[in-house]
Amino acid sequence: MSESKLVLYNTLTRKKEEFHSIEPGKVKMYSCGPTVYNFFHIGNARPFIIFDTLRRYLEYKGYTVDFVQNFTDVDDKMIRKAKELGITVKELAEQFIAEYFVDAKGLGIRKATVHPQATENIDAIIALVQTLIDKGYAYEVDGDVYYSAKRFKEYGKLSHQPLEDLESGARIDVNEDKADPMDFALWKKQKPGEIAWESPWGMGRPGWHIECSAMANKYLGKTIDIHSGGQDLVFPHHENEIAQSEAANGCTFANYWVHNGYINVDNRKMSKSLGNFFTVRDVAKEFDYDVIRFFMLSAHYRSPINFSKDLMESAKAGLERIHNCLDAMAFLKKSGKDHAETAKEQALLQEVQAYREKFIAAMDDDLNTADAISVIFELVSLANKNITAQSDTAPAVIEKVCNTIYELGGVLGILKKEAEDQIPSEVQTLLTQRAAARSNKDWATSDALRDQLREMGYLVKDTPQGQQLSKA
RNA sequence: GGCGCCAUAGCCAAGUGGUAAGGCAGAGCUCUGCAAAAGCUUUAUGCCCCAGUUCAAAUCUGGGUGGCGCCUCCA
Repeated sequence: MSESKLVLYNTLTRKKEEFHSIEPGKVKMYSCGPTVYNFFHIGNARPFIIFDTLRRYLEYKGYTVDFVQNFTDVDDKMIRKAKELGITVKELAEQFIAEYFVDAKGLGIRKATVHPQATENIDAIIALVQTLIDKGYAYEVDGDVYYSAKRFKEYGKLSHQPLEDLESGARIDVNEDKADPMDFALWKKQKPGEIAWESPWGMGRPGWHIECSAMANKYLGKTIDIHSGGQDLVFPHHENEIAQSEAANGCTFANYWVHNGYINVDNRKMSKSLGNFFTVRDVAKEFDYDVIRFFMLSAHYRSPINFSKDLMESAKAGLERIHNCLDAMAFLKKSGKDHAETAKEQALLQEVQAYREKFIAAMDDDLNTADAISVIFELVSLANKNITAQSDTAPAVIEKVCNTIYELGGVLGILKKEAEDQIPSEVQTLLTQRAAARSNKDWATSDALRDQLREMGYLVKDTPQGQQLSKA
């Protein structure tokens, strides 16, 4: 386990705090997942990418991470959308859970340890609601069950809003059944034609907030290390989760609350209600998934970031710089001659090590991925100057430098070391022909062959060491 | 009305008391048959404005200005 200490900004205390897990070497982390009624958009993607990165970094530091991310597969939006499409809520959920995994995989978001679904945990949800009723925190009104916000003395501690202030700013709720406007639904009575489950309060379905409390408890325990999500979940969702879980269990729900900032379009929050959103699926048609992830990590996770085509182009160019360097090194590694490490190479490797430490320091500081990425660029620069521009670096040294870049990129989930594909024989033949044409200074043939290879999806770069082939 | 966040080059973006990282774009040069890549040089005496604290401020304090968010489904 790494000695350096990770510091995280905790929404609960509004301070950066040194991270200490409950159990040494083990982290229990819950991250709010998507409501699966549609493809997810770039704004939704941010927490998925950020917290996947946090998880990767914790693992990099030697922790075992139990990472739970739920799917909200029943709520008003699910019901409405299913009705529109003329399919069941379950069918809708199945479809978009599958679509979630397509985009998530593309974005390098690893599967959670568990991806629980609300509808598969109805028993746990009902039990939790019952506990809250038994303890006097919740009440039933004609088949609906509400949580009495005022009963929970610390209500508002996450959003740092006293209950009175929340109330005075709140829109008046049309629901007459609530004893207090700040109360929120734990269980909703079935409306005609809606999907429902049996419960002590009759047929109905869970409210939104209760599922996360129930599933976090079921899969991770009463107190977890990290709970994460978008800033817009701070209130009311996470505030309500705290009220539910802490009232029921009588102990702290989560030690660290970590929230990411928004993605903006023209400086306004990207959201479904504003209609200014881009789905990841659509953006991925124009830019690689990798570029989307790289773009997201190029700013600090708590800062708002603007999304635009120009910024994506810029991110794409930056990522290409890293790939060009890695491609060049892979090529030189093959053509280089082995020799004992020279003093210069040793100095180079020491510098590489210093950059690795700088990367770790950046990540330790509240996951400063922007700084971490700049470290990767500094490594690229170092490699370009000392390796690409020279031709005599020992392959073993090149490999070490390459591996460090892949290692750090891997923490960010942006650079995947792909197994080297065998060059197809027809491509090899063309390369051989081109080499011959070049030695005869037959530029016309050489250029034609380069065009031909390009059409086959291969880029050829002419270097002092010969033709460097890469995939377009 | 309550509670917050932000303002650094043409663009993006780190830096939170010690004299402005990194990337993209641009310009010039080098290498080169061309192309691509790469390298070198260049691009903020200054970090929204004003005042203050300090030997020292982008960084701290006070006051402005401008932008954004939450308080309502939302990542």
